[in-house]
Amino acid sequence: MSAKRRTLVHWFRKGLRVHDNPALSQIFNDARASPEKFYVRPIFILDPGILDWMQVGANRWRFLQQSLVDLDKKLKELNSRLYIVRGKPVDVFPELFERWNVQLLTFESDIEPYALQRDTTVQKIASEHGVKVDTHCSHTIYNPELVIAKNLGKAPVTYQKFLGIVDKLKLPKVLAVPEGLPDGIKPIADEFEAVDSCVYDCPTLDQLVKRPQELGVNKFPGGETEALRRMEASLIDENWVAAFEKPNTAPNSLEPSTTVLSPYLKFGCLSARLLHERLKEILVRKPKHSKPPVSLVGQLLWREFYYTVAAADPNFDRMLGNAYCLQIPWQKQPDHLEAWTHGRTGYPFIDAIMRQLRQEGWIHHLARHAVACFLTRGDLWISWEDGQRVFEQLLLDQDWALNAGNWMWLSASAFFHQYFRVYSPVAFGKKTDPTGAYIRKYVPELAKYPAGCIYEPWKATLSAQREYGCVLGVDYPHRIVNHDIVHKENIKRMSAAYKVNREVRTGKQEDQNDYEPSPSQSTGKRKASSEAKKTVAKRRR
DNA sequence: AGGAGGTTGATATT
DNA sequence: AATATCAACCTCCT
Repeated sequence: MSAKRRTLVHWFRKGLRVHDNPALSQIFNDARASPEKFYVRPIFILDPGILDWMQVGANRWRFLQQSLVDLDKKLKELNSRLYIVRGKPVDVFPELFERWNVQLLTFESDIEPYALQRDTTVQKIASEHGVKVDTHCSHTIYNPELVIAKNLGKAPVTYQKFLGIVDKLKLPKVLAVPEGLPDGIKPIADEFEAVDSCVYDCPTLDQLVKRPQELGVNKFPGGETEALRRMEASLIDENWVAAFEKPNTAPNSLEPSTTVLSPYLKFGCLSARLLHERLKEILVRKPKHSKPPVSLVGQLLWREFYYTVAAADPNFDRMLGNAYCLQIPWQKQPDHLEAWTHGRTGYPFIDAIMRQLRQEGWIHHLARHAVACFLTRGDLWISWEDGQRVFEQLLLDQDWALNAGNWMWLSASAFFHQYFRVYSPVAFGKKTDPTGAYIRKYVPELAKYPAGCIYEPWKATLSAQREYGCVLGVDYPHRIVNHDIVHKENIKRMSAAYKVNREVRTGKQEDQNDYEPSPSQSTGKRKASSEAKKTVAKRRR
C-alpha cells in the first residue's frame, strides 16, 4: 500500500480551468518535483449548501455540468482526473484529509460572503488535521483586497478612481497549462472507490438538472475548451477589438453583438488575466484604439471594479445595511414582478429580452439596462433585489458582485445617480432594430405586426390586431403600466427618495416640497418615506 | 463653495 | 451625425 504517500489536493470552485490556474499549478509542480512522495487529487465539491446561498436555474446547472466534464477531460490529458465530492465542505473535508493523508490543499480565493465563511471554516479544519492551505487570487486580474489597501482601506466608489489605483499596480503573470504528471501520481481507481463513499465521477446532466423541462437552447456550452475557442473567435478581427465601444453595440441583434465571454469568466473557464493580456497584445499593434470605460479592456475592468467594491461589504446584494446603497421605498407588486419575470409586461421589447434570458441564459448588457430600469426606477417601482434574484437564477454569467453592482447602478441606488435618464421600453430598442426582428423572434405571437407598431401593439386597432393574429388581452397582454405617465411619477419619487437620503446623510432638513403620489400608487407613500429614513440611518457613515 | 465629469436617455432641432 | 434642452443627481477636484 501507499501509507507513506501524501496527497496534494486542489479544490476547484470557480476557476474551472487548467490554464492560468496558480493553485492547480502549485500542486502539479510539487508533485512533479517528487513523484514518489505524492498523489494528486483535483476535486470539485457538489455542495448542497450553495442552494441556501443562491438560486441556480436549469441552464446554469447544465453549464456547470458541461464545464466539469470538460475539466475532467483536460485533467486526463495531464495524466490526472477530476474527483467529484458530494456533501458540505465542512462535513467531507475531515474525512478526505484523513483517508487521503492530505499534506496540502490549494484553492482560488473568493470574496463572496458564503465562500469567505466556508473557506475560513475549511482552513480551520485543515489546520486541525495538519494540512497546509495555500490560496491564490486568480478569478480577477487585481486582488480586491490589495486595491482596497492601496486606496487607504476604502473601496473606490467611482470607476475613474478605481482606474487610477490599478494603473499603478503591476499585472500578474499569466500561467500556462501545467506540464502533465508522471505515471503513478493518480491513485488507482478501485483503491479510491473502495474507501471513499462520497467521491464520484463527473455528474451526468440528469444528476444536476432537476427540472429538465426548464432547459432552453444550449447556445453557450460550458467548459474551458469552448471558452478558449470563443475567445480566439472574438479576437480574430483585431480591428473590431480595437474599435470596440460598448455603448455602440446592439442589445437586440439576433446574434450577440459582443463576445459572450461572461459565462466563461464567471465560472473561470476563461482566465480574465489571460483575456486581458491577449487584448493588450492586440492594442499594441493597433495604437488607435478605444479606451476604458467603453473598450473591451474597459469591460474587464468594470468586472474588477465591482469585485473590489463588493469585497468591502458583505451586504452588497441588499439595500438594508449596504453602505453603498441609497434607501429607496420600493413597493412589493407580485403581479407586476411576475409579469416582468416571465416576459408578459405587454411591452414587446421588454418581454423579448426577458424571454431570451429565460431561454438562452444570456442577454446583452444594454438589454439588461432596459429591463432593469423598467422593473425599478423607470416603470414598476419594484426593488432591484427582486430583479437581482431573477437574474441570479437565469443568467449563465451570474456573478454575485457584478449582478448586485449592476442592479444598484441601473436602479440609481449606487454608483450611478442620473435617475432622470430613463430608458424608454419603446424607443430604446428601435434605435438598433427598427423593424423589430428581435421581437418577432422572442415574442412570436407578435410576428405579424408591422414595424410601425410592433414596439407599441396597443396602437393597432382591434381589427388590425385580429388581422395580425394577435389580439391584446387574449393572445398577448395589455401593457401593465403606461410608461409615459409612470416614468415621470417615478422620477419625482426618486427625487424625493434622494432628498431623504441626503437629509439623513447631512443631518439637515431641507425645504418641504412633498411630491403627491398618484392615486393608483398612493397607499403608504408617506409611511414608505419614513421607513426609508429609518433604514438610511442604519447605513455606515 | 463651485464647477467638471459621469460607460451606454429621449426628444427636437440643426 | 452633432447639439441643445429637459431637470438636476452624485463624487471628485480645486
